[in-house]
Amino acid sequence: MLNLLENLNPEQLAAVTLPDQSALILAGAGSGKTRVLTTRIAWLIQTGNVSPNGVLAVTFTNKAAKEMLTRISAMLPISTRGMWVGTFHGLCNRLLRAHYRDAGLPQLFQILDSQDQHAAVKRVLKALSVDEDRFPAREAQYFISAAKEEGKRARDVEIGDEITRRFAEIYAAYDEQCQREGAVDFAELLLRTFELLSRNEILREHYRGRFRHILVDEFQDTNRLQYRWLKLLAGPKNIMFAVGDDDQSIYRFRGAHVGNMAEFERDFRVENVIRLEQNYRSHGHILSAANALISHNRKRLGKNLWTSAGHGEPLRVYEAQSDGYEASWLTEEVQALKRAGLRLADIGVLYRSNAQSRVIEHSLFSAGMPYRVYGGLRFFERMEIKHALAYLRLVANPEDDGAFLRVANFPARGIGARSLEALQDAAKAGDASLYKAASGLSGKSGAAVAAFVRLVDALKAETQGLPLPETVEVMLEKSGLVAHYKAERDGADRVENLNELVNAAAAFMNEEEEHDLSAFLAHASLESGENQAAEGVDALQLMTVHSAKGLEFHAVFITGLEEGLFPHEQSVLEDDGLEEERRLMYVAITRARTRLYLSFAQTRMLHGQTRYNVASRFLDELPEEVVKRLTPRPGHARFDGVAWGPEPAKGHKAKTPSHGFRIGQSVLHPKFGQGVIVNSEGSGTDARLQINFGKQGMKWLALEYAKLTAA
DNA sequence: AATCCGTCTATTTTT
DNA sequence: TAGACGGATT
Repeated sequence: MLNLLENLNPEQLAAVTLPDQSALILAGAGSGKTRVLTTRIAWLIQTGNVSPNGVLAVTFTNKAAKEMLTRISAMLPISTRGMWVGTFHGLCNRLLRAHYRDAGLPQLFQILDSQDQHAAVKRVLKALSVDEDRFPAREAQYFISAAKEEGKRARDVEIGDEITRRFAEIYAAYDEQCQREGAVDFAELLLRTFELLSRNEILREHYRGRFRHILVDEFQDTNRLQYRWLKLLAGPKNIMFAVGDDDQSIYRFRGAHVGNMAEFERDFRVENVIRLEQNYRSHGHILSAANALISHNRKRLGKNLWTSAGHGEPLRVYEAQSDGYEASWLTEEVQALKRAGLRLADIGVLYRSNAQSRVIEHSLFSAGMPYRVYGGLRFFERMEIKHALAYLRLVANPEDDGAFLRVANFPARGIGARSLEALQDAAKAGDASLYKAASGLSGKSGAAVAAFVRLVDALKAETQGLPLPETVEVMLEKSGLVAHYKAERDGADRVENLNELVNAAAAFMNEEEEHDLSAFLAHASLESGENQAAEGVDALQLMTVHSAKGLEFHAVFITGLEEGLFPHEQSVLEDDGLEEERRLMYVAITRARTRLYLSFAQTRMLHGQTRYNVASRFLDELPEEVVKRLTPRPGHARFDGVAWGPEPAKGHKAKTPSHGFRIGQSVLHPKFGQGVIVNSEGSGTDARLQINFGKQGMKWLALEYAKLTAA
């Protein structure tokens, strides 16, 4: 037992061995949070405090859940089988499968991912003849999810105005449709479980009796419903162990409610707030920068990271003429790091928004530098995979209307929009599923529909009793999907993905206990398949700051540090938006172990227009003594690096000068400080310049009177 | 049924 | 700039 606790620092040890009462662990970046969480579980079990059956551990991502299980298994000699470790959604799925009847669901309810939900909402809008210009599916979808995440059903929505009333109607109709089709969206998994447990005392008491210890990871990311869910499950007696970092709360836009941390302290009478502040990841200067930056935020629980490692290198700040120059500087720097022996996979290139990756990719590509961009479509979200899954859904349940509509005419088999509309009308009139309605259809368009019904029946019959991977194979052939993509010009990748689906099914059988088709379909909805086919090549890692959370790199580039981009201009309008941007910057900085580059560009192409930006205020918030400028700065003659980097890969050039000053140039104004010339008008003594002073705003100044100096 | 073309829009994202 | 989407065209 002792060796479990070996090498823990005093705070970690205190957290791991806390007595039986609820606790909040404020775990700073790189402070060994996952280690504390997993060791705590192992310790609880090893000391006989609780059996594996009595442990429930909740995470946000499948990756984190998997990681946790692996680490616990490594620490304990016994099986972790009885333990429930999973995402909120995964655990809800498990509960609802076990108690589908009590939850009012069919046994084979299916899970809608965001795409499926979008399609389902569109069908509702059509059925209600809603004007989709006034009530776009996207907004309706957002409205529904937001309401559910507040724990509200359609009837609970407060009707403020006509628009809300309409959205509430759409919400009600959507829920009805889902219920009819046995479909459950992500938020519904949570809400349905919450309602199940609040109504059903026997079940509630059963699970409260079972899960003596409930542990939650990334607690700062919980939304209101998730918190109420936890509170309901924990009851008054169980012991909650919540781990989180308010400074890393960056998901407010999708409902995360940091206030849950303070509420948790009150609701669970937390006597022990333990702060993990010793950082095992980054060198001193990097942490100083992070601490200094985040201290500008007012709403904090308070925390200061420290390390026993040395100061390390200063942060390197690079100012580029344009986004193109920034990218080529970055490329050269990466080449140098690689020559110095660093693995590319240990270098992270971060940016605020996805659009920024393009220029960087272009430069890396020209240099033949391997890179991997995170984000974008994941395996189970690809169109061809969605089609294949729709066929599988029909095999599992032919009355799945969403799946029916998706593939009835894909590959094309002569069922046009007219036939489908007629079919939908017939289904509506008979209060039946499309499949049922199709079985009773006649006429010439009925022939094609009947053929499709026969195909579904045949698939079902032929795959009966087959193992999962074979079922997938048969479906791929019989449905005509593979043949269709083989015939397509650029279909090779898609065919490959379809074949990969067979592997995914085989892998699923190896990893999971349940092997039936509907379990696989649930898996496909809940696990987007990010880790599917991760290539073995050593490649530079490109991603948004958001997706970098939880990761670490030897060297990190934070690019595009410009006012308007990072902090993003939209965020300044939201209340608390700037603080969230700062937390985002804090997350970015704390990803770096030993080397951190910060870069910005005077000129950037955005939405097809050239923008002239001022350096991000976040750069000003870093202590000067930990920063080294790679480019000259006003008032500093000396500089310790290359002034202007290599030419960009393609002709990205700043505009030519008009008079003494050129557009894109940095200038200094006695009152407004530093700014960037954005536009000019007139000439000679009449000339006026438009200058972006960042925080001071945008100004038009007459060249004759304004005392401008080149910066 | 597939393709073309104009229009629109443009943080951040896991489940 | 570039992608997504809807409507019209072939």
